[in-house]
Amino acid sequence: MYASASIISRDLQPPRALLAKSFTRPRPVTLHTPGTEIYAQGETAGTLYRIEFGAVRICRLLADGRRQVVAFHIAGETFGFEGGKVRSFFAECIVSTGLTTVEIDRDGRYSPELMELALKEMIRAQEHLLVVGKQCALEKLAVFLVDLAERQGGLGCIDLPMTRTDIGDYLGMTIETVSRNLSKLRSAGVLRLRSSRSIEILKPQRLYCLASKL
Amino acid sequence: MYASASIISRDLQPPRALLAKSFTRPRPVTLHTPGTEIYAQGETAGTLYRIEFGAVRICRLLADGRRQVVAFHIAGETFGFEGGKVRSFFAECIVSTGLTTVEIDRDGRYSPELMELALKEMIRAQEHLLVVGKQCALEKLAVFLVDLAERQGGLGCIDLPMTRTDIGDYLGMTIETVSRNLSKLRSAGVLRLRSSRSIEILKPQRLYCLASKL
DNA sequence: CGTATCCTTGACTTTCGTCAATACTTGTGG
DNA sequence: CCACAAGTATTGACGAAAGTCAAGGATACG
Repeated sequence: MYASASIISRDLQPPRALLAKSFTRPRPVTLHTPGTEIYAQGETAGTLYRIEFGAVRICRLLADGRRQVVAFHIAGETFGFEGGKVRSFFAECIVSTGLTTVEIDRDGRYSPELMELALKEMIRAQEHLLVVGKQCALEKLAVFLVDLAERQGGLGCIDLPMTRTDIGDYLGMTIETVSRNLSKLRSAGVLRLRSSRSIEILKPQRLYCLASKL
Repeated sequence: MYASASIISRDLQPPRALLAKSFTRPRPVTLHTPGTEIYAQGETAGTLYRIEFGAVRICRLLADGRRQVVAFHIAGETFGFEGGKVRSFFAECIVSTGLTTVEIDRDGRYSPELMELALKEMIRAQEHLLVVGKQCALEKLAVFLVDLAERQGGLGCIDLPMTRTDIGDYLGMTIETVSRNLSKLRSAGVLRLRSSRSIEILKPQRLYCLASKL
């Protein structure tokens, strides 16, 4: 099990370069251990966060006890936009994560750059809708992997900071279905699982074809 | 069948009060016949629209030919927000619809009110995600009906401007599943179908319970 | 080295999609 | 006014896909 959320892990080792970079910024990097809550549902909204390193999930608990993950965010991305005065969703760290807060104008107007980010977030939510709306689990998974690969720099190797449960709650399927379809892609020679959290893409074309993003 | 989209129907009869109200506004109401395109995918974004009467669907065509409806908008609502310079989605009228355009600041900054509307739209997209992510078709349908009822003023009678196909593409299911589950609700005595486009809610509690919004 | 968590795989069941037939609605033209 | 046609909606039978339940393996941590 991970270290308890209430204890700041002593052996936390964020990349040196990122820490050094953060010292030149006006705002300090706050460290969060895996599983830590960044903000809660119902809390007062307003603060925006930028991820220096690590990964975050944005979720919501449904009445029936199920959990919907509405977004994953990785290093370099900004999150925390909300439509009302209070948070509709809660944010948690998936792995050891470093965060900085982002300045918002006090006069109630977002800067054009922040406005752009907020609207990009809306588009991302709507794109996500297209994926979850798809009927085939294999396609959903392919889109998820391609998206993650592109956000990580289009490498042939994808790092999955999240668990199968997270992926399932994100794509609207069970962890068994996630696992089964990863195995299907593996036995088709499309990808190789270096470990359960590290995927090497062997046939990008096949994966892109399955994802068929539009 | 409805009148062809290229012909402005002469017998269009928008509510008198709304037309009268529109005369006091600086911007004129434009009339659109059912099925008319308001803007297209790939078009330059920027213009926002307010619905004076009627209903609109926001959609996107997927690579496999399927269509995802990402939102319905009814009278009083504003739509047209986009994250980039071009439209990612297209908008069409569902029924005879009257639209006015909404002013945006020229200096590149949205007013606080518009910012609020844009973020509300983002939340709406994420709420929609929660619904589409649900596994059970009956629950999805219940949430859809409750949402529509609330937006129409919480009446015991819901007006459905859209077809079963629209509903299916919105909830990520086939028209047969939509129809079957409406029948299921009918035979359970939860609702009554006055016509295929007009639903009377007989047991709101049961419907709310199924929807179990959170 | 033992325990807890995470992941994978198999057997079975349920739900939903597909195909197809039929009924209802609405508009058009004789 | 009635008949026909096109679009829309409902219902049934069947099969495929995903969920559920359960067991066992892999991995990380103390």
